[in-house]
Amino acid sequence: MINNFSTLPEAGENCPMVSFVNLISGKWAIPILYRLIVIDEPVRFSDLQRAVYPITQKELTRQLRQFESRQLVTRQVFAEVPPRVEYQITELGKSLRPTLDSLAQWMRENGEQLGK
Amino acid sequence: MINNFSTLPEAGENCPMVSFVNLISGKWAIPILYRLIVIDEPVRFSDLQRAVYPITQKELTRQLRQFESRQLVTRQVFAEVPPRVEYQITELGKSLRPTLDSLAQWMRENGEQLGK
DNA sequence: CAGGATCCCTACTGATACTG
DNA sequence: CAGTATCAGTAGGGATCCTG
Repeated sequence: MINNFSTLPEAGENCPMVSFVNLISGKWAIPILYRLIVIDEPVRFSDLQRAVYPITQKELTRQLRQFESRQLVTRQVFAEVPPRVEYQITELGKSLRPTLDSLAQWMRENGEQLGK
Repeated sequence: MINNFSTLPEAGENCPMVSFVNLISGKWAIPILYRLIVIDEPVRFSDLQRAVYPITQKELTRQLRQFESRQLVTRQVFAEVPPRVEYQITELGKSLRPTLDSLAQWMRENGEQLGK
């Protein structure tokens, strides 16, 4: 059969990219992960929000919860006043670094050409 | 100043990742581009839709228009009956291949650990 | 076949206000 | 400070009908 791309081994639901967008979903997912990877140390919520500007508080909270459940980020709460919560990228999360570095580099080289 | 990550050179709006998610947006963007890159030849609309299953017709159309405007994909219409329209990844689009291959490989290696 | 158009509905995203 | 609550808008999805 010719041109039956849908029967390729990794097409459709078996595509790693479809899995990716289903497991690591949301507009801000990549920018947040990349920022945590670059910082590579514990960051407070508000510091992180400023670094991923202009993300909203709600969205950052939601994404961090998602990453926590996926073992990509750790969350540590300190019993202090004022409250302090620190987020840090995990080893699993760090393993995304080469890929995300590559994506960042691609954007630096081609962002201009993409217009707008 | 300590922990002022928001003043890093590529933080916030200057982050290449924020640019990326603004220029190449939508849940299906990466799966579609990856599929077109792997196929690496002209594909008809309906073949592409089957290969990126389960994307809807509406969403595939919308994304392809976006990619066309960003010079990532070409669209060629044939004056035939029945009509034929073929989409193909551009050189600019292909330059994303190493990055997307890396992402796909990461998913193959770590998808299991991400759960669900 | 490749879409455009419509309706309808849910999920995601954002802005703002409020709380322990 | 680090959230939660609320409201509202936008994006995405499913189904159906239509046209060149």
